[in-house]
Amino acid sequence: MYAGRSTWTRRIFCKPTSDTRKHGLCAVPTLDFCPCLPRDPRADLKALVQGLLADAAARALPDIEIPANVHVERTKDAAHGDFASNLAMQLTKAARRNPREIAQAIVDAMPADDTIARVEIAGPGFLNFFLNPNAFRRTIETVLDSGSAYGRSDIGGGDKVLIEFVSANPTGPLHVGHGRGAAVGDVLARLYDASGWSVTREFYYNDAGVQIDNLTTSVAARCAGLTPADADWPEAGYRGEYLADVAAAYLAGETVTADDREVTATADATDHGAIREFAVAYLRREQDEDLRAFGVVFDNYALESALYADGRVEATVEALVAAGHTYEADGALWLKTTDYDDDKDRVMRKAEGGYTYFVPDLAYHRAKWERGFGRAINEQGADHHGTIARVRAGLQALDIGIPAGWPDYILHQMVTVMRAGEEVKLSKRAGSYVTLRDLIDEVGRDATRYFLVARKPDSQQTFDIDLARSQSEDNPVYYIQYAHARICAVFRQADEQDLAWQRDDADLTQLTSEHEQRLITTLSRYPEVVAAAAEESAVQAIPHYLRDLADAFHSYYNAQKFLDGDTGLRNARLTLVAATRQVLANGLIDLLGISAPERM
RNA sequence: GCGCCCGUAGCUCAGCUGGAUAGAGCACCGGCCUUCGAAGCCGGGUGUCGCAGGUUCGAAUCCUGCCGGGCGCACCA
Repeated sequence: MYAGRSTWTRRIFCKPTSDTRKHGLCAVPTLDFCPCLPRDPRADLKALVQGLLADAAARALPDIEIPANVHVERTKDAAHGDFASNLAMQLTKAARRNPREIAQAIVDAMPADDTIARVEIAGPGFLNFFLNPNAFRRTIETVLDSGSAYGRSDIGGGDKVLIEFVSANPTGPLHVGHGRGAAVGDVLARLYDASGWSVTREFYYNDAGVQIDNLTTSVAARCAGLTPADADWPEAGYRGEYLADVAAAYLAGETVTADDREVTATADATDHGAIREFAVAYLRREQDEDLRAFGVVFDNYALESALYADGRVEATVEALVAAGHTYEADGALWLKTTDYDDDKDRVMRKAEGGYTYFVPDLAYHRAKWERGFGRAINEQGADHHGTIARVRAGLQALDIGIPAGWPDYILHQMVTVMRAGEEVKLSKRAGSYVTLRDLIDEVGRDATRYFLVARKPDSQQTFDIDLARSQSEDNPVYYIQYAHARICAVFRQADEQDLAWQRDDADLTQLTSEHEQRLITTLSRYPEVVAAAAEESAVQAIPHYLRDLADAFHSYYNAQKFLDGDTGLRNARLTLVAATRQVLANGLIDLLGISAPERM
C-alpha cells in the first residue's frame, strides 16, 4: 500500500568538480551512467540530451568554446521531435560557418546512445531530437524506483545557502504580506533543498528599537486601562486590539514560550522593562503559532539586540572607519555608499549618538558572510527595496571580499485582500488588517499556500478570500489534490476487485495511447521543472506544473479504464498512475508544503 | 523629479533567460454519470503581447524613449 511520506530515500551523487560544473558533463565518454553529473541523466532526459549534445559539439568543433549550459528545450510540435536545440545557430559567429553545416557536423559527432532514435536538422539550423519510446517508459520506472527522490538533484553540490524570510518585527500578528513572504521563502527553501543545497532558514527581527519602544508604551497604556480612544493614549502607539490581550496576560502573570524565548510576566504595570520583555515574547509566540499553522519552520532566529550585545555593531563601524570609507559631517558619522553605486551617502551614527537601523543590518549581513554562506537570499517585501543598494554598498566598503551582488534579493509585491467585493485595508497601526491567521482559518492552509506562491512574486496580487475559500472548481488546489485522491481511489478499487497492482506484471510497451504518452512526457519534465524553478527562484513554476500534470491525468482517467482485464495492460496502467501519484505527492508535499490527501 | 517592479484573451495569470503557428484557468454556450470518485471529462473563440523606434537570420522576451498602474526616495524601521 502507498505509504505517503514515511521514508526519505535520497540518491547520492558525488560532488561535481569545478570541471564538471563548467561543462555540464564529465570526461566519461558514455554519459548514461556517469556518477559525477549533478543531474541524473537517467531521471532527467533534458540533462541527458544536453550532455550528449555538448559532447558532440565539443568533438565536432574542437577549436570552439561550447557554452557551459547548452540550450535545449522541449518542443511544442511533435513534428520537431521531443527536444530541440539552437546550438548550431548560436555557434555560427564563432565557427564562421553556416548553421546547417555546423548542425550536420554535430549530428555526425553524436555518440551512440540508445535513448535517442534520431536527430534531424530543421529550418535555419535547429537540431531536433527524437527519443526512443523506451526512454520515456524508463521514466516511469525511475519515478517509482526513486520515490520521493525523483526530481531531486545535486546541482547545489551541498553548498550552503541562507534564506532569510518573514523577518517581521514582534509588534503584532503577521499579516497577509508576511504570509506571502512566508510561502515564497519556504517554497524557495524547499526548492533549494531539492536541488542539493544545504539550506538554513532564518528569521531576523528587531527586538530593541523604536518600534519596540512604541510597543512597550502601548502595552503599558493598556495595562493602565487606556484604549486608543482616550486622550492620553500614546501618540505613536499601536492601536490594535490584540494589545489588550497582551496586557491582560501580563497582568495575569502568565508565562509565554515562543520558539526562541520564554518569559514570565511580573504583572507590575509600571515596569516598562518587564512589559517589553513580555510583550515581545508574547507576540513572538503568536507569530510562531501562525507560522506553525502555515507549515513554516525556521532553523534560526537572529536578533538585532544580539548584534549589539556581542559587539558586532561596534566592530562593523570600526571596520568601516578603518577602511577609510566614512566621514563626519553635521555632527553625524556618514558612510560613503555613493562610492559603491548608492544614490546618496548614509548616516551611520546620528548626531544624537545612536546608530541608524542600517548599521546593525550591515553587521548582520557581515555575520552571514562570515558564517560561510557564499549564497544568501533575502526574501522581503518590495516596499523595502530601497535598502538593497545601501546594504550591498556597505558590505563592499568593508573590503573583505564580498561580491558586489551579494546577497540576492527576492522581493514580493503587495497583496491586496478582497472580501465580498471590497478591498480590506492593511494597516498595522489601525489594527484592522487581515492577518495570516485569518486567511488560514478561513480558506485553509493548503489553499492559502497555493495561492500565495502561484503568482510570480514580482507581480502584485489580489487575494480574493471568497474565491480561495470556495470549494468549487474555481479552486486549482482542489483540482490537483483531487487527482491524487482519485489515484488512491483507483488502487483501493483494484484491491477490492482482487486486481491488486503487480508492478512486475506490467507491460509498459502497451502504453501507447495519446493520453498515456502525454502523461509520461509530463512526468519526465518534473526534474527539469524543479531544477529550473530553483535556478530562477521561480516558485510559481511548481503550481503551474502540477496543474498540467493533474490535467494530463484527469483527461487520461476519463478516456481509459485502468482496471482492464488484460493483466499486462492493467498493471502497466496502474504503474503509470502510481508514478503520477508519486510525482503529485513530491510536488505537493515536498515542494509546496501542501497535503496530498488519499481521500477528499 | 529620481530609482525599482508590473502592463499578454472580457477577467486572473503562464510563457522554459532570443526560436518554429503566443498558451492555461475562470466566465459564456452545448454535450458526457446502471461501468475505477462528475471536486471530473469532451467540444465551441478570442489577441495592434501598453505605444514607438532599435539590435539580428528571428523579439512578448534584449536596448532606448514615451504612456498607464504600484512601491520606494529620513540623522524611521
